[in-house]
Amino acid sequence: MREELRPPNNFIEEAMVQDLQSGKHASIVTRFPPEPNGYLHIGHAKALLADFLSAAKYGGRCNLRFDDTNPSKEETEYVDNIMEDIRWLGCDWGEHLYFASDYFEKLYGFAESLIKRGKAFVCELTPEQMHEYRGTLTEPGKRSPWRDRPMEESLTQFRAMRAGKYREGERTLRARIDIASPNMNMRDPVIYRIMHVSHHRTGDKWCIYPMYDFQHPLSDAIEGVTHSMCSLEYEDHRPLYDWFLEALDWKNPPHQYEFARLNLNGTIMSKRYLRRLVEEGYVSGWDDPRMPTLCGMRRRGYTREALRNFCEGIGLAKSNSTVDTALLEHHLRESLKASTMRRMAVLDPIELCITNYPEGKTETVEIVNNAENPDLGTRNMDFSGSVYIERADFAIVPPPKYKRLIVDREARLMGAYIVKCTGYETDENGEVTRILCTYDPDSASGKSGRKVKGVLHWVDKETAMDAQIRQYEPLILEDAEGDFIARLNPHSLTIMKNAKVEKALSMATAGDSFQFIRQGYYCMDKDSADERLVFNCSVGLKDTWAKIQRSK
RNA sequence: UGGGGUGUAGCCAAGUGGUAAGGCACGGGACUUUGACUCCCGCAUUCGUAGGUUCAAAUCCUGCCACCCCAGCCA
Repeated sequence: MREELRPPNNFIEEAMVQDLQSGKHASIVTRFPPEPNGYLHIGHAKALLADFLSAAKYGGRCNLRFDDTNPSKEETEYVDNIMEDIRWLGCDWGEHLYFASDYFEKLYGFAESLIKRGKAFVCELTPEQMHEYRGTLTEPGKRSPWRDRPMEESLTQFRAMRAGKYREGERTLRARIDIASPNMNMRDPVIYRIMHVSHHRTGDKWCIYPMYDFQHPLSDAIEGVTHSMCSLEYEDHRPLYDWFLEALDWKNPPHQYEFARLNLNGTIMSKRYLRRLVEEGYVSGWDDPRMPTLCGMRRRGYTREALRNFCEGIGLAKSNSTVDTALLEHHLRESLKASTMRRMAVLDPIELCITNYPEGKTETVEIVNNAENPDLGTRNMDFSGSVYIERADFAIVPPPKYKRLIVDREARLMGAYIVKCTGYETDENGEVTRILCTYDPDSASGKSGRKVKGVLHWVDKETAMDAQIRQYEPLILEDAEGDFIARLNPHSLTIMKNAKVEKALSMATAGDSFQFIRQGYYCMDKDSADERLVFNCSVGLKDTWAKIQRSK
């Protein structure tokens, strides 16, 4: 008896369900096929999670296959990092790790068989001629003079290509399809080219390499892939994908499905630009916290859960779209709030002096690490008559609906006492230098029923640590003409250098990265993604946030 | 001007002839040891547009408009 299949979440899963129910496929096989020429970014996460999760959902498997057919761009360094990032996202390819380069011999065989069937020929057109012969979007192409040469001749020449008898560009193997097709991809596309380049895995064994359009459908077929997902720009390639499988009489061939890439507001996803940022030294590396790479986001404090839920939330569809980063941040907050310890940090400190607090007295107050999660326990903080609070938490002339400290009003120091402002001191410029208060000794946290509207985060003046936090500026990207392209992570941190943090947060030192999310939700990450803390501060308040936006 | 796609709210997105899900954002309120969190409430008389078919159309038909992709021996 067939198990009940879980309802599909998108049109591709719908196709999977149909294929399973109709018996077309006994089980689902997908694949994630990165080219090892860069690091994975959040756009890849969308694709890879779709590949791995939908296969898992329907009891199938997902292969990891590196599409390494262009040795001039690919390196082993990337292979290792890509695998690490996929694992970090919680995806597992089990034994099914493959390389397109593993299939070079088979693919070569397929190419010969295409020649023997009269469906491919060796062409001697130069790159310039080939371009000219291909025609344009509105005019059909011209047939290559080599198109109808005898099959034996093509075979001999193709073997000579493999044997290294020609220089790069002197010969190509092309599929014999339709040079006049309105679909440019069908105009006798090149399927093998000569490259006297050493490959990161096969070394110098080969000097001819298959093209993507030829390799991809066949690699899928070799692996038994049933549902091959890719991005929208390959829609025009699908006829070609099908053509190769048809030409080789492949039974029950895989099918290609296309969906829209992820675009994120204010973020660039183009590998070309990301590479430039790294290579030209605008950022410290692929894992710079401002980068939208998976390793960069990990360093900034993103959780895999946030990324997975985000990708699930945006869905899979065919319309080009740009997702608001607010949605990403929502999922990060959601993922962090129940699982993370809170700490207090004062980013723009001003001293608050409690004038009726006994001289020289210190005490310890117990503060919960996360009010929503008792399992996270409590911590003790030093408290004395002098603390730092946020400059923005005190106002001489309060804006409408201001709930925090003003003269003659009470507010609670979080986890400690209720204080009442009695006055303030200023310097010669009129800048507030110290806030004076009295406290109510009977208002200790949890011991009094009194409620006040304002609650402030604070750190003890004597025991607070200085935070040496690197300050990042948003990175503005321009193209060669100086035109604005994008701001890289405009939402990531901008933290004041003279911040004060409580002792428990002293692990925040130079090089740590922070992510601005909203009041109460900064997250940080000290290399290990497990050392994640959230700290309370007020920079997320609307007025302050507006100020940050304006000044940048 | 050839071919392939896509248009549902500020942003994603369901919807497959029976009277517009959900999330984010936003607005209002309650609660609150931060204004966060939580909880309520509100948020498309209309689906790019103009016609047509039908008792009934976001869904079917026709025309038009807008945007994206394709002329690598890249993937």
